[in-house]
Amino acid sequence: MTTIKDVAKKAGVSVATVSRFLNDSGYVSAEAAKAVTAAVEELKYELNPIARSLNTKKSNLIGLILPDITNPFFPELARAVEDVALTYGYTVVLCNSDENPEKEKNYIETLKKKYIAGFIVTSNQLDAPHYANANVPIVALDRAINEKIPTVSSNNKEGAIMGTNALLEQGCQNILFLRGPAELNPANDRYEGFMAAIQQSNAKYQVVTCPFHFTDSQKIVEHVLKENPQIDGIFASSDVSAAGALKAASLVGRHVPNELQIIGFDGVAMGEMLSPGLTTVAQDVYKMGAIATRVLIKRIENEMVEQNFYEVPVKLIVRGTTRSVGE
Amino acid sequence: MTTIKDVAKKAGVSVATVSRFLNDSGYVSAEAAKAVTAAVEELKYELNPIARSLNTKKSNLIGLILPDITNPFFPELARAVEDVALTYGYTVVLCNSDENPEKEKNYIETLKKKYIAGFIVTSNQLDAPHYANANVPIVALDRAINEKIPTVSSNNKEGAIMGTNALLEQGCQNILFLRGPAELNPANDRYEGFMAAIQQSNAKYQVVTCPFHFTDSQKIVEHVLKENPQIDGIFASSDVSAAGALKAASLVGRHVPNELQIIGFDGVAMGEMLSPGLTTVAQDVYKMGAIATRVLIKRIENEMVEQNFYEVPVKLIVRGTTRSVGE
DNA sequence: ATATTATATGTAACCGGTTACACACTGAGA
DNA sequence: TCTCAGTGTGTAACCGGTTACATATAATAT
Repeated sequence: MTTIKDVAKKAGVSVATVSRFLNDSGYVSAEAAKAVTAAVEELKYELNPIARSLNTKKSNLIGLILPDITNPFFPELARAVEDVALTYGYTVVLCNSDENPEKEKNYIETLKKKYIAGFIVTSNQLDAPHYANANVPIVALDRAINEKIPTVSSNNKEGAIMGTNALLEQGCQNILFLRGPAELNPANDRYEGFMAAIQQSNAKYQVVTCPFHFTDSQKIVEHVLKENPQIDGIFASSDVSAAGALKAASLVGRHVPNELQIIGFDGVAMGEMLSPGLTTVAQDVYKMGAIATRVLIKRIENEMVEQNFYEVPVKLIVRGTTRSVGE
Repeated sequence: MTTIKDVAKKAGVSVATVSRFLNDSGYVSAEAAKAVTAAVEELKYELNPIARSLNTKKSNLIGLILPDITNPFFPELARAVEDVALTYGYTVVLCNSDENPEKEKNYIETLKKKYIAGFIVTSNQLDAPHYANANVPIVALDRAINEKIPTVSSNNKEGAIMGTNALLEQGCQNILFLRGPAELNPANDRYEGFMAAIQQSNAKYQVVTCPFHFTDSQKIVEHVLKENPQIDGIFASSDVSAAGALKAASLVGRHVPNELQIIGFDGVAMGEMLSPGLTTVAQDVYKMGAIATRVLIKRIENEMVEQNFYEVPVKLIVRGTTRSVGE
């Protein structure tokens, strides 16, 4: 392995000069620069990031903390984070937290010892002290951590209004809203959006809380549908729930979209594969991840960030579970 | 930050003794051990992994190189890798390669500079020199790299035989096999399995190559189904293709499973959400990831590994796209 | 009694960089 | 001519550990 000393020797300068040149810090004459460039080239020298980290106390590692990569929402996010990180020369460490504060804390501690550059976090531990005191750049994704921490999320309320109106416009008179867990900010925003839109209308509605889990959703909806045959539209706060609702509809024997229309929320790939294809309010997850990463890197590199809150617009994707367009 | 020097001073010993005690290397007397333990405790000392890495030239980072975390096969794998890594004190770096040798190579180089402990790799660049010459422990996942590199994969051939026989037993007489890309080892093994089983029978069959991509598969199957109304069974080499086939069937108006039975391969979560639920030959992806990680860590820690090839059994999950059991 | 081995510890070099500090030179302004 | 700011460079300390080597003592073998 060639070291900075080898380069210095070859270039006929001191290691300090080489370092200064490489980091573009301090004064370096044109000749010295040329000599060093040549030596680096010739020796194929590559700086050792570990040695550097040891005294700068910085690395180019970014920690991505999310509940569970297995949840269909996150892979695309992770992908975006990694893509952007790569272009800026950062590397992504994957951390599944299971929403467990202990695990989160543990990861933060462990990675801080490695001089991690920053974190992108999706968590409910909004104001857990391990974030407030982390003393390292953080960007929150999807769910706000606290006001001081920049946050990137979808325009959930807007999206819910959009979805509700789509159902209304297609003639639904009796809508079931599948509300997500109350601990989740995005779920609450979606609920607010639904309420805002539905109350503008004359339609009847009911709200049922429903975890973002396929089988559970299916069972809940199956039950509700049996009790309430008059329901002609379902707006689910997640695609997984919507998929459960769709299955429930088929089990209960209600034709989608003729007798019952369904709209999901998220826009995961699976929606397309269902029959009929799932109409959904799609989040631009990739974009969220990309923005979050860029903001984080700006923070890391001490550039000014203009704002502290980024809302990524959602988009209605119309497929077969609503009537507007057949498939 | 408290350093090893602080601990040494507090314990009244030299840094060498502290280091020896902490690493359980060399001789340390009982008294010294006690003093150091107390000092560590009192100062809440935690060893700096970067400083250590600098001279051991080792870290506790594991690189996970896979084509695309967005592909539904990989999140569970990543999850398993991370879970196991965590219990052994390792941290996972996520690398999406897009099957691009340049990217793979680049990641390997970059991470080697960080003294990465080892890699878990899913790649087709079977014997690319950057693996052979990586000079760092590697375990291959799903697809073999070369004989010297331990490999963990599913029992693909066995699984394909199992799936084919299931179709046969349910009375299929004319089976369409959706073969995966020829560059992929697992796809070839599945093809072999299918051929072995089908040739034992009197059933007619045809084979069509089909990428692991939903819309493409759907279109291909739609076309084939129109041309060949006699097809009464489809065995897809992947669940995504099977989902495409299922959708194609519904578009072409063939009832599943009455007129046409479908079996997929992989066992991704999405299969359950389809209507009818997808019968599939499920891989135990989590287990594959877990085994791979354990094997890698053994290699890293210079323990003997018994074998160089691990086959994880697959399992037939019967749902609604085959007749055996309704839903 | 002496040689040998196992146990125990400290000193200092080293891993591969960054950077504070000292020093030298140049040219402009007083 | 003297001063001073700006430019350029090297020496050596430092980041926080590990480890080769030297040294010392106790226990065992011969």
